[in-house]
Amino acid sequence: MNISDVSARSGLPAKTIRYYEDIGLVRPARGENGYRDFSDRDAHKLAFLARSRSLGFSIEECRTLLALYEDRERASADVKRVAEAHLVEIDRKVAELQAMRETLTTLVHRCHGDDRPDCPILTDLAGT
Amino acid sequence: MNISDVSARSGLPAKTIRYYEDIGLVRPARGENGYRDFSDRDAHKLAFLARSRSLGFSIEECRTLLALYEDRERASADVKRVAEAHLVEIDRKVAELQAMRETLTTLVHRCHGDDRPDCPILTDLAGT
DNA sequence: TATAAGGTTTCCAGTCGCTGGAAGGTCAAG
DNA sequence: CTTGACCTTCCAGCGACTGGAAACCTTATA
Repeated sequence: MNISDVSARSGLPAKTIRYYEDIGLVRPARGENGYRDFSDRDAHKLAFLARSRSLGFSIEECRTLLALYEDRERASADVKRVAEAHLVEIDRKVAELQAMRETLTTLVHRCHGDDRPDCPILTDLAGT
Repeated sequence: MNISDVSARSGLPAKTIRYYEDIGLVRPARGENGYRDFSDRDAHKLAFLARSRSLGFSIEECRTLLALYEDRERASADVKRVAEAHLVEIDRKVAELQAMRETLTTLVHRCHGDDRPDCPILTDLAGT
């Protein structure tokens, strides 16, 4: 398979796939013409990566997950640990965003939003 | 004021303040020794920036907000527009994270997390 | 007055995860 | 034989810092 084929299958841009090769996540074979020649297994890996990334795992976490995926002797506990750590991180981010959201919502409600210069949002940002 | 003073006042690292000068958000005066010499107004601006950044506004949004803050003829509607756009973005991010969270939570619950290789998380990532 | 400690300066490089673009090689169709 | 679509590599840039090196300046103490 050429790169555009695996790109279509995985949903990842060709550029991203080349980047993933650069950082050692996939190692496709090469044809005589120098083109990358992806196996079904490579395509599978890329789909795995696309899905993992879409769940917010970092590249390094994806590398770990991929290694676990390829290791038939893995303990499911190892996978679970990675996922749970990621969940904690997601919760942290959500909480952070919710806090911003709350503050901003209040400020926006207080602002007239007309052509007068008076603005509680700016007043808040200026900090008294 | 030296940079460590405004750093302490604003809560921003000195490095960040230098960076903000680089990109033109503040323009502190310089003493004879070449040291930056921050006025109260500079310190105020930096506090404004710190607060804006902590609410998740991008640097460019901060630049806009700062310009509005300094413009006595501003219309509060302009400020409100920026804040509302940012709120929309926050909501988008929260929704994205919540979706990840939901999927991951389900997967984590389904995983035994013992020393056996069998793992629904990996099965999901592999996509059937 | 010498010196040491600590603050400040600039500049360059790295982070993360791509993404865009240039310059060139290859392939399939007409 | 040409066109156009694909592929290759390499280099640069995004956002918002952060770390570190080398050199200069200031302040406190011996």
